[in-house]
Amino acid sequence: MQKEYNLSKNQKIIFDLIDKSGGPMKAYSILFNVQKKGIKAPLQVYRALDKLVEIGKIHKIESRNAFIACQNSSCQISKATAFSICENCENVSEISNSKLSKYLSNFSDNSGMKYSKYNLEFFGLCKKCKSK
Amino acid sequence: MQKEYNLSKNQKIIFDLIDKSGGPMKAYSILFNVQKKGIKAPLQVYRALDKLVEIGKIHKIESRNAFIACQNSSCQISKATAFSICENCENVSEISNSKLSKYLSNFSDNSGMKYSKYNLEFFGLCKKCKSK
DNA sequence: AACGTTATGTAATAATATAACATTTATAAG
DNA sequence: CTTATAAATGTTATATTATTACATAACGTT
Repeated sequence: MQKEYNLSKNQKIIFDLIDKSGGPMKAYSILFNVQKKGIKAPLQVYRALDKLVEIGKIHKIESRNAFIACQNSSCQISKATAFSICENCENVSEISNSKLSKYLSNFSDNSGMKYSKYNLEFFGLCKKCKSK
Repeated sequence: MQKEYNLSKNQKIIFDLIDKSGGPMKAYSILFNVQKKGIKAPLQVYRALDKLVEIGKIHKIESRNAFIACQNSSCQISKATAFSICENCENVSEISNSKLSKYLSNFSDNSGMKYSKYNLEFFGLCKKCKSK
């Protein structure tokens, strides 16, 4: 289980918002939504986001500049992330596939580089959008 | 083989710059470098970049907001990209590994989604940076 | 040459993210 | 419990990345 209780005030406000939204959220949309809670400046949002990413509570969807709550209850894989992204409705979900993560975590090529982290983003049309 | 001859003027200027640089370049750094060639505005750069990405001559490194020339001579894989990124020196290289690309191109999970595209970014320390 | 498509030029502005500095709160060590 | 240190906050300004809107020009086809 994750420890949520040691998030700071701003971190908790922002995590809860993202988590409840159920999807990816952008920084300035987050800012707008937490202004009533006293978080007024972009930097306050970005600092919380940085920390939440660092501890694996959320992930950044790089191709969308958006942040999504980690959907793996055990959340040990913040350094090994994979997402599926619908190019039509922009729905995003985290892929949790042990074969895939094992394959990628063990991947090495002839560059002499040892990879400590990866991020994979798949694109396509989700079920709903495909059937339209 | 790629057809280079049908790039437009701006596209060619910008592709040549990125290609010769040998690494990833950021949009405004590109802009600065092509101002002497008459490209004055961000939009001119972004339009050329968009087109070059679309036709697979360059790829965007999403985690870095940077663009790199495609390093696969046959360049049929602009919809299936993988990069290795050194977190210390920011060196980026395109991974061209047929097993990996086959594995990912054929990947499917139980979401009912058919993936038409992916982007994978590996992070770590390159040989040089590791030995410091 | 007329048409549609692609590319260009230009100005303004939107969206995303960080720097710099002052202060406060939490955590841990003595 | 108090001092030291690290982590978090608050605030202003600014840097960086990217797009909208509109006008014009060049290219490719028939």
